[in-house]
Amino acid sequence: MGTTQLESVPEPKYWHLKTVIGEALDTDFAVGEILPNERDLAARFGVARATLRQALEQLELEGRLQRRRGVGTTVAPPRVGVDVSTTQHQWPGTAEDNWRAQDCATADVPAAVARLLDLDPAAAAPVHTVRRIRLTHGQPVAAEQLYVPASSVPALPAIEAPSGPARARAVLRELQRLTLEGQDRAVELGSARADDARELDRLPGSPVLVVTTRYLSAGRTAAVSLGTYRADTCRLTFGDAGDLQIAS
Amino acid sequence: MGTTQLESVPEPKYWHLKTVIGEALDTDFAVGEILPNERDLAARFGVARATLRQALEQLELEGRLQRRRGVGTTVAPPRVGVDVSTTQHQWPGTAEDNWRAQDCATADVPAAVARLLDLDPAAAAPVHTVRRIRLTHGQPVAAEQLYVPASSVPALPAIEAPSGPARARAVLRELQRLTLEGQDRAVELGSARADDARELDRLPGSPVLVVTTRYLSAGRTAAVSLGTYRADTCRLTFGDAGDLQIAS
DNA sequence: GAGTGGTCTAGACCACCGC
DNA sequence: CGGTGGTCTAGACCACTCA
Repeated sequence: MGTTQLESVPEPKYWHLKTVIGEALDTDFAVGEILPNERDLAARFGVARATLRQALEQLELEGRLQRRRGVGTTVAPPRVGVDVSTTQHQWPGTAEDNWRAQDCATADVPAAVARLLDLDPAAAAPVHTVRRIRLTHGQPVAAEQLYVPASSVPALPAIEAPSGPARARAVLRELQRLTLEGQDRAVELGSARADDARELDRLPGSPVLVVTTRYLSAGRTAAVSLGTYRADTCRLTFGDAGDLQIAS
Repeated sequence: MGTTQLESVPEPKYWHLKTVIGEALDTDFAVGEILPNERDLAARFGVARATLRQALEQLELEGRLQRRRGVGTTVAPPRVGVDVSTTQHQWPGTAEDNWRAQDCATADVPAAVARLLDLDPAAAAPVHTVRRIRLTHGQPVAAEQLYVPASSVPALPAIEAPSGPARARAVLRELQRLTLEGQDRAVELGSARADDARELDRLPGSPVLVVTTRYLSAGRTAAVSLGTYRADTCRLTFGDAGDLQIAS
């Protein structure tokens, strides 16, 4: 090719493909436009479909493509900034914050979460598990599981509907009566569990950004939340970083 | 099988494999232990190697496995928490903060970064680019490219070594003389560029968490940093979240 | 039913590591 | 040098969407 570099370390085909297609996306395609199908693309580049797919997978990982089974591959819009600041010292569910309460149950608590909540592993203390979906521009971008020990919301009326959105909102309401002293937050890469994937309109195993939050009140952990954000479409922002953008 | 659920939606083999192997990791293996090689494992589970690899890839993505060409697949230690709080209002390079200044050049600035810096795209204003590596327990966990417009550090002696670690430290030193008014930060998923991959001891294209930071001083953007964190080994923490842990 | 992306196979060769 | 994971091929079938 026209490279000035000695090909002493030949880069993998899929890597080169990714670069070529990535550049084509910038110049020849508009957001939302449909690419040729994988078989055609593979033939056009003279590679096996598996190799072509490896390149597309990376581009999808970087948020540049969107692939949907039965439909096709489209050029993705820029990632949306989703604010997850810890500075605004607020309980979840306060005011209108783009979350939609889905449900509330008393499901089992993962051991790792139980440890964060300082629960006695043997006691099997009751914990409310609130399920919420975060929407941006009408699209679901995150699913959250919020764990609230019953001891954190002692005044919660037991009579209320035992489950459903109303119950979830009741738990959030009770939580907001406590004094929030701080939040600790962590972000890491994960893959979507089956239930999260369904609500985020993705396939199981899709890459997600897992946001773990610990809510502190009265010197103890009053609640723990496990947020699952679509890694392909989301950019998590802290502070007024709504216009910070990508680079990969 | 013994499932109570109708197998109306059969899960993919690799997904099932991932679950089985993941459970085996918890019970039968210790951190650092070497797994059987891929050909043996595939044969043992009665699947093609490509399918087995798909399962291993996911487990690696979740930080549970570590694979090295020529060596083998080992059980990964838990992810290390890396603090990236924005609250401690500090310039980069202040005191001992686990970063090692590598180099400083006057390389070209990506268009996206130039926009963040409010640079005139036509003017080609000079920008110092500082390269740093972040170490944790002696292991590199992040590579950073810091863009500092020359106008932000006017007093930087032009006479000093034009490149190298000393130059990098000089730029950081000058930066610290400014009043830091705030930082905006964003986190998103990316794939490692070739140079980042080399310094992080990963293959190009490995998943990384890209942390974009904008440093504000005197009402303008004084510097922009692009941090690339290993997604397999890192958990980014905000606040005292060092002991928050995984779930995926 | 036609066309898409998702899964899976059974091979092959290559790049890298450590002995 | 042998053994490891990484790349690549050329097929096949399946699950899904939409006209």
